Amino acid sequence: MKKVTIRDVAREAGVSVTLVSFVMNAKMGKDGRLDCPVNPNTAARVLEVAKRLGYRRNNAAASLRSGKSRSLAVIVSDIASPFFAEICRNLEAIAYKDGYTVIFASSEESPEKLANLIETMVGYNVEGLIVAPCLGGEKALERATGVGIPTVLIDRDIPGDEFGRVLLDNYDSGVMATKYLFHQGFGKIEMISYKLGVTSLIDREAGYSAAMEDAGLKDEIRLHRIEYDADSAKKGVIEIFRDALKRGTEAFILPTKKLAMYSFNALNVLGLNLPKDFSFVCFDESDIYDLKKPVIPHVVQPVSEIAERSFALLQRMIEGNITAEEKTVILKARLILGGRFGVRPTQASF
Amino acid sequence: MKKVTIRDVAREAGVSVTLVSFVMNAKMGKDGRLDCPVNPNTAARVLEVAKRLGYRRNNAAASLRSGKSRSLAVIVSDIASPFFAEICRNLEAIAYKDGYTVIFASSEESPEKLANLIETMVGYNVEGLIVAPCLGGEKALERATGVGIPTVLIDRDIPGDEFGRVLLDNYDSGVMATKYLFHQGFGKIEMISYKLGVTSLIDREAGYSAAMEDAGLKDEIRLHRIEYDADSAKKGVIEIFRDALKRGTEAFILPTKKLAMYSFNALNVLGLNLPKDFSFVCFDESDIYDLKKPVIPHVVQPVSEIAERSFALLQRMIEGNITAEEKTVILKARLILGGRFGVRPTQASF
DNA sequence: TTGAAAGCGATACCAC
DNA sequence: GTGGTATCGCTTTCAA
Repeated sequence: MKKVTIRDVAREAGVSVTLVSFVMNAKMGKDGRLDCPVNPNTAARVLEVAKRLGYRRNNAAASLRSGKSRSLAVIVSDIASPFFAEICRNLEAIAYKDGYTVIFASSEESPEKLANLIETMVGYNVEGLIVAPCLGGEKALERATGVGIPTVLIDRDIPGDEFGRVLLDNYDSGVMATKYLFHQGFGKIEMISYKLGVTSLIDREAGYSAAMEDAGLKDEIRLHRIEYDADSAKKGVIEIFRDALKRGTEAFILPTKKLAMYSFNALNVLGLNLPKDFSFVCFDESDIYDLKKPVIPHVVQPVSEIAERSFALLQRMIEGNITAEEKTVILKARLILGGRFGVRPTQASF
Repeated sequence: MKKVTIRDVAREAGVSVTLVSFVMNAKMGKDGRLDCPVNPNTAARVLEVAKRLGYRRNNAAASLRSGKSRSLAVIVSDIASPFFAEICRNLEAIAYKDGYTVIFASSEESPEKLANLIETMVGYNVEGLIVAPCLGGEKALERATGVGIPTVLIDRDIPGDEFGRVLLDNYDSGVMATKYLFHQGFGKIEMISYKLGVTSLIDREAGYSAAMEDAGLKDEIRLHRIEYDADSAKKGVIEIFRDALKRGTEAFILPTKKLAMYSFNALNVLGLNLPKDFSFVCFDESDIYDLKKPVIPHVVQPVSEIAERSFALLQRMIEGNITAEEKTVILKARLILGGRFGVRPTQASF
């Protein structure tokens, strides 16, 4: 319950608060000694006293005075999604190593909440923002860049020169999924997607279409766009599968986890089996993909890379030395395959 | 980039900083009016000016002066686990409504990291801590209570009078799983657990055993304890299932998600099917449970209740008016069943 | 190398 | 209802 301040340490060590401040903020030089304009002996004494008294810096005071906070905010659209949770975990670990504290928050897909959260974060003097924007979050984000807080977008894009970006090459992921199925000897490949015009989905669709066309299978392109709401979607997929049996479809690409779940449901309803009736390439991660060996091929986002790159990018933006081109990072997705006969699932490129 | 302070607002509105401070901190009364000792007209003017100027409170300054931060820290042992992620989401939402900012962090099951994180949080002046402790985290937590920060434990227990607790009634969840299987007409029920002595598992085991004994099935109790590492565990479950077929086992209780995953794997390896060869009651949540209709019965922790209760408890601890008994909350788990014929999965009590 | 002193922006206390 | 002002703990000149 006691509060040990910098003055207590200074008094006890018989030096000024300035010295204590210097010592407490000194970083280790390469030679393992503190690099600050303080006599090493004095420094050692200060350190000893600080430790003995149990001194801890009051971040609020430091932040108030310096205007810096050594903290970042990460705002995702849904922290309960495994994808975002994993990103948060990685970001936290990376930032922590660099002495940053990370504040996480979730906008729950609400633009109002995003705006509020950003207000809060601004009030916290965060030095930077990493945001997976929800739909309609443009205005809220302008607020952040408006007050000069460097901001990196992940997962979803929003126009604006100020933003840094770490995004997935969704087009390529669509191509990759399709090409993999070619390699398996399939040509009658279809994709099930949503009607809503999210850019990530549109790009995946384009990748599929382009790959089909390149392979001379333009006439086999079948892109189903179903309703987003769960009940319609469920029924829609069942309907598609029923028809697909008649026309001899060999494989489906399911460009989101939810679409994959609806598809598994449809298989059950229709009494179909996976390698026998259709082949799937799914997206994201699910226990179900790993249920059988070999695992169901699925395209995943390179989570740790997203975390690393977005933190590195943000740091450079905070420092201020970065060109416009460097502010956009496009990462390739990975296709997870394998796992039969004791071989662990692995990645592949197509 | 401009910085609008409370003084700017005061000057522009022609009032003192004190008034502005009052207005900015006023809460809405039930009558929809601000409850503060300020003339409503003045207050309205201040509000208008603040908005026009784009004023935002500097939390660092407020926190420094008041010693309060209106922020909480939530430290889980693994933020990438869906269970914790969901808890974080809920906590964030609840705390947000009460004007608290929540800082999340993940100790990654490392006591050292937990200690560091707690230091950081203390430096942040957080008013309270909600922690899912990792193994060996006792000392780190003492640090928090040592400096007088109210702390609520969730998920795992650690001895100590100072802590608040919101825990699951694991014994009851074991009983519930077993009784449900009785209702299905099964008597030859077994449980697969780990050798490691985690209290939550031990309690679930005890619940199972007690329920069996109460039902006069003491001789049918079969509690398998396998190794924790993935390879041994996988093999262990396969072995158990193979033998179980011979002795006519009807059902298994799988008291963690991982154990359930190993079990599904074993079914695949042995070519077994779920309603035909065995019945399962699983724990936690997985896409696989929802794959078939009716869903595979599974016991879940009441996530939103854990979040609500732990926040409420923490608040009372912060205010300081709470008795020792009220500091421990034990919640009942829920059994999720159903979903056949268009009926959505639901809860049940046994 | 060291120290004195001026704030950072908000709140809390006291006076009016 | 309203206003003046002394802090909170730290960083940061600037001088010594």
